[in-house]
Order: sequence, then structure tokens, then C-alpha cells
Amino acid sequence: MLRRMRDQKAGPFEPGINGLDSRETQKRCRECGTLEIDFKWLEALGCQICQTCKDKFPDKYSLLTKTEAKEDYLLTDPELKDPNLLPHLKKPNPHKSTWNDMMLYLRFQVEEYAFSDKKWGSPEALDEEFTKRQNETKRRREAKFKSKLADLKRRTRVDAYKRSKAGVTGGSFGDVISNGKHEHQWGRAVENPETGATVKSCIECGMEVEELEF
Amino acid sequence: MLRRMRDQKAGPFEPGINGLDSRETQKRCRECGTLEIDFKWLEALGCQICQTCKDKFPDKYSLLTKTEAKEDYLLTDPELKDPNLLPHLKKPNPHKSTWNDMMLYLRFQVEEYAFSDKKWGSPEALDEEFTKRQNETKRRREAKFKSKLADLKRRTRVDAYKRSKAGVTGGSFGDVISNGKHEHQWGRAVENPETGATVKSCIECGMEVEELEF
DNA sequence: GCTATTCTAAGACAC
DNA sequence: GCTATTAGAGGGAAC
Repeated sequence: MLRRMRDQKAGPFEPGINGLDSRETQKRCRECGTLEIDFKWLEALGCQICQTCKDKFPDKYSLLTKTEAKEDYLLTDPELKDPNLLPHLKKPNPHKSTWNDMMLYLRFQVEEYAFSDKKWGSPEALDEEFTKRQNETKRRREAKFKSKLADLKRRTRVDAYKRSKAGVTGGSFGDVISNGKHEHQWGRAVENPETGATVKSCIECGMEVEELEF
Repeated sequence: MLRRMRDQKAGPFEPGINGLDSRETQKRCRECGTLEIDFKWLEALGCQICQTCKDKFPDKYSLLTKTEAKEDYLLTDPELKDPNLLPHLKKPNPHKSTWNDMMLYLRFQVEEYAFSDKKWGSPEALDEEFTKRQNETKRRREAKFKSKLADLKRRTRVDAYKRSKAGVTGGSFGDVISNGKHEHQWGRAVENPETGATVKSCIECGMEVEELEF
């Protein structure tokens, strides 16, 4: 159905009544009308276009990888896998030819679908979805960091308690929680995903320090 | 490995040194010691127990469906799919025999894993996770409701604008945005998932009303 | 009180 | 700027 709409728009041309005039039944570029269209694109993407016009209107006719289509227009795998919904070309993977084929999608087709009511409804609605997800990701990272830090504190406290209970005196870890003044005993460092810095907390007094690692 | 621990605990019994005494090598109920154990359970769940003791200690020996195990102990699909981690029985689906098998898990095994350090660590930690997810769900529902409402307003405003622009005068929708006093023109209702009430907004003045539907 | 699918995010893997 | 697989989470449908 989408394909039908596309095909209707595709030509500035309607077939003659008797359909016998070969000049009129021939496929023409949807932009300039030339007969030198890319038949590969016509077949695989359902788009009648010539090489010159491809280059002339990259906003419409540039190709996107599957990953790009997914990231830039927030499309899902099932949608991108359905050739009737989103036609695509397969090309050998540029990283290594034995890997999975690269999937290429036509920008205006991807946009037409993404901005339609079937998906986001408008470019603005897509933008909203973007910021929504950004906030969500940020929130989750912060929450994870916080819980990781809390967990670390809990564990190191418990370890220190166990050591003191067990009467471990050898080495530098003996009796670390007995008095107020002390050399800080740093626990394992935890990375803050926001800043890239690492946070360590003293297993005795709980003091926290944040450092940048290289 | 979990299975080994379970087996060690499973019997009040250790094999004789030469392993020849059949009274001692026979499998006995882990609760009462009877020989009339459920061999199906022994095989599939690795649990030596008799029917009487099953009924006597439902806190330990009742069966949970996969859905229950997932919802009540917040376990994941991969965990529940691994028979070495969480053994389970398959039974025909009670709703329709052609549907997927029902998966049944032993309560004490599910708890043992869920409360272990491999998973939540303790019943209290599981509780925390519960409330955390509740809050998350609530937050998301509110956000969704808000955006839905905003979207609805946008759409109905646009529709009203279009109608007035197009000069539609027939029917009850003519010229809805021309003056201050008017009969409210209610847009489509949106449900508030919190309260179950529905919210309608007037496509002209934007006034909102909330009603309970039955 | 039934399960599999879908969606999103993210790291690993393809050779 | 490569893709398919995985995991987690949630709502709706049926093998």
C-alpha cells in the first residue's frame, strides 16, 4: 500500500489510454524526467530516479545504514526488516565481507514513514521522543551509580567489621575501625559514568574522594 | 553446583562407607525420612520429598508458575529458563492444551536463589526493588498521561483551526473559535490511568473536565 | 491467577 | 560511523 502511494507519486507521468505509446510507458526520473534511471533502485527501493538527481537532492535520496535509520529516526528492528514497509538494498559489509550485509535505506522513505501517523507523527514529535529518552538514560545512569556506591559502602563496611571481628592483626588492615584518627583505608574505586571520574570511599570513616583516571 | 548444594542438604542421610547397605542407600524423604518419595520431583526438581510432607509445608514445597516466580521474586526469563539454576516441571497449559506448557517451580528453590547473593541478597532487598519499580511505573504512567493529554490538545486545536479556516459551517462544528461565549466542544476523552477517570478538553477554549465512566 | 512477543538499550561478535 | 544477539521490563494477545 505504501508502495502503491510511492509509485503514484513516482512519475510526473500517467500511462496513455491505450498504453501503446512506448515514449509514455517508459519509466522516467521522478525529478527530471530523464529515461536514464537507476533500475537497481527502481527494483529494490521502488524509486524512479537518475544518478544526477540523487546527487542533487541528498536530503531526499541519500542512503542510510540500518543502524543510522534506527538511531536517527528511532525505528525498530521489525519495522526495518519488513521490505514492504521500508524497502532496502543489501551491500557487502564494508568492515569485513564475511560479516552480515549492510542494509541501506532511502532517506525520504524513512522520513515519510517516521513522520507519518503510523510512527511519530511529525519531526517535532520525534524530537520530543529523543529528549525523553535522553532524560531517561541519564536518570538511570545516575540511579545505577548511586546504588553501586551505596552497595560498595555496605560491602566495605561489612568487610572491615568482619576483619576486626576475626581478630586479623597482620598486614596493614588490622583493627581499622578502633579509633578516630587513622590513615584512610580506601575501598575499591567505582566509576561515575557522568564525569568519568572514579570514587573511592574509606572503609573506616566513609570519607569519599573523587579522582580522574587516565 | 546449586544442585550439588541442594543434594547435600537434601537427605538427613549419608551413604555407608562401603555403600552396600540397601536400607541406607535408598532415597528417603528429606523431611520425614519415608521411602515413599515422589520420584518425578526427584528427577525433575532434584528434591526428595513425600506427598504428605509437600502438603504439610506449603511454604517450602508449593509450586509456582513461571509468571508467579517472575512477578513475586522478580526473576528474569534467562534465569527461569536455565534448568540447572532453577529446575522446573512442565505441565500442559490449563487454559488451552495447544498453548505453551505451564512451567512449575519449587518455592523453596526459587526463594533460595532469589534471596541469595547471586540475586537480591535478602527478602528486604527484594522489597526495596519492588517499591523502586512501583515508583518507576507510576512515574512513567504519569508522564505518558501528560504527553497524551498535551498531544490531544494540540490535535484538537489544529482540527478546530482547520475547520474554521476551511469555512465549514454545516452541522454543529461551524465557527467554533470565533467568540468568547460558546457551548463547549468536547474533544475525544483520554483516560487517566491513576484514577480511572477520563479527561476531555474543549476544542475551543481548552477547558478540561474529568469524569468517571462506568 | 499462562506464556511469548515486543521494545529499548548496550556491549560483543562477526572473521 | 556495521549488525545480530542479549538482557530487562511491560502491556497485550493466543501457537
